[in-house]
Amino acid sequence: MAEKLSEDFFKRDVLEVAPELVGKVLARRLEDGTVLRERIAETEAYRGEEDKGCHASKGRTKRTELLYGESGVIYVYLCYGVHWLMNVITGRNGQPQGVLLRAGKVHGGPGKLTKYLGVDGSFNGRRICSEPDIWIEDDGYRPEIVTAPRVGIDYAGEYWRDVPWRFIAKE
DNA sequence: TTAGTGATATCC
DNA sequence: GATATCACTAAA
Repeated sequence: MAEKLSEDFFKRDVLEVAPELVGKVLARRLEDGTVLRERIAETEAYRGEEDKGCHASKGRTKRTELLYGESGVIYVYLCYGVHWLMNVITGRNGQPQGVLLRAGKVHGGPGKLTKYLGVDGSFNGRRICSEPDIWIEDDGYRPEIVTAPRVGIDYAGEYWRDVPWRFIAKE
């Protein structure tokens, strides 16, 4: 029943992809063969150079290069030296867009999610639709979505801080 | 509320 | 080479 998401899913605008990703299942196969599954409960959209909350707004750098690259690429970012945050690149090539996977249903919180799944910097730049040990499934579940302003980007200024590009599955 | 953490970027 | 920054969490 569960279908692996294809690259086409990520080739649309981030504002279409981000809400649809909520309710999907993030799957991860560990080295010993164990498969972990975590329902995505919360995502955030980061879109374009004009979005002051987006890393790419500061210009194209080695770190943000991936945001401009191909859809379906995993962008893993180490925050505060402690937490790995996981994004998936969306949209047309050349357009810096990405969806931040903020939380799973069980393990709420960006840092916790990646810690549970064992995701770290070695996943940066890999493709989520053609990897044997990490992928996203659609099992038909469609939660009700609520939107909210993004968090953790107070530096982005009033307008971008308040844009409701955070998507949460309603309980 | 505050401390801790380390890769990246931006200055010398 | 040296700082400053940061899409967070845990502890208090």
